[in-house]
Amino acid sequence: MDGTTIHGVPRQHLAERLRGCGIQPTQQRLRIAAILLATPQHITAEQIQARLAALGTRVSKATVYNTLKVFADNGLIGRLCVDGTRTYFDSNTQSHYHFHDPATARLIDFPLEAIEFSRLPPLPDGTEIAGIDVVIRLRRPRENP
Amino acid sequence: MDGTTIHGVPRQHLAERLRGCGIQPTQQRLRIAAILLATPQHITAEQIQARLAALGTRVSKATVYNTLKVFADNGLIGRLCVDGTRTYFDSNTQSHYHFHDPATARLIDFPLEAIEFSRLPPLPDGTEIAGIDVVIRLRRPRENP
DNA sequence: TTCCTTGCAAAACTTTTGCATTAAA
DNA sequence: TTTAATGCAAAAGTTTTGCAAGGAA
Repeated sequence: MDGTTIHGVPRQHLAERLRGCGIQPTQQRLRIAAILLATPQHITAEQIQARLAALGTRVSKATVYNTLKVFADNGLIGRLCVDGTRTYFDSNTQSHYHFHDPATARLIDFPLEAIEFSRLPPLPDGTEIAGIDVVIRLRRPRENP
Repeated sequence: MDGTTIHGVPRQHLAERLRGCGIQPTQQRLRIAAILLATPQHITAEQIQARLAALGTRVSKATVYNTLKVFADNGLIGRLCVDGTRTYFDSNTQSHYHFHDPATARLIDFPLEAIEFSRLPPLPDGTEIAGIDVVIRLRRPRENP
């Protein structure tokens, strides 16, 4: 950490992104953001803390959780829930959909344009669409038994 | 409870449905199934236990959780996860999709036919579609400010 | 009898909170 | 200097588990 980059990402760039979402940049937040935003990924709070530790940084559990909550509430990252036990945070900020492979417990992004709806249901009165989540659940067929 | 109906539902009918899913019918399981299958609904383990209690039946927390797990794992009911804190069980066994209204924290079913896909993404190698989950997230626009 | 289910309490796990300390504006 | 974020431990909440006892086949 040389003061100008964090985990290889320019500090200024990260700080601007946080400020752009109304999030005050701090050391811990920048470090967590650097991990998240390095690449599109789905990651849990615990995994974030483990990566911080692997990089030689200790951030308290409470701060990791609270920071991810702040990030998600302010739209810097997305929140996903697949198996009900853990929350996954999604650093891909562009709208997209997911494959879910239960065999590997992995989520795979695919782009918005890969799906086209030719019909949508009438909405309940007084509501509009905030977004559509699509998860295509995959299965691995046994090879011709 | 007169031995032929449970919460107004014929015991034979319930027992057959459980057996049809490979689930051994027991008193507690039949009582839980009677609540679930009385009407299409989204319900948590805790709510199930509360309804059992309201009907004068005590079933242990562990049994409620384990029974719902058995039901879901064997396809008698569905499992839903919306907010990451609790698991909802879906007694509507027919394929369908959901509206989610964050304002009321409520899930609303809508039928399969209400959505039509005119394009779907290519699948990862060696996989096929097990199912597609769609959640239309709703929003309540402020009335012309 | 033999196997499976139930109940209880306790454990395991994820997430949140209270509060004193520290960093940021 | 004033406000906001951090860390720790402990609390809160949901779900699972170990084990003795009870019910089903």
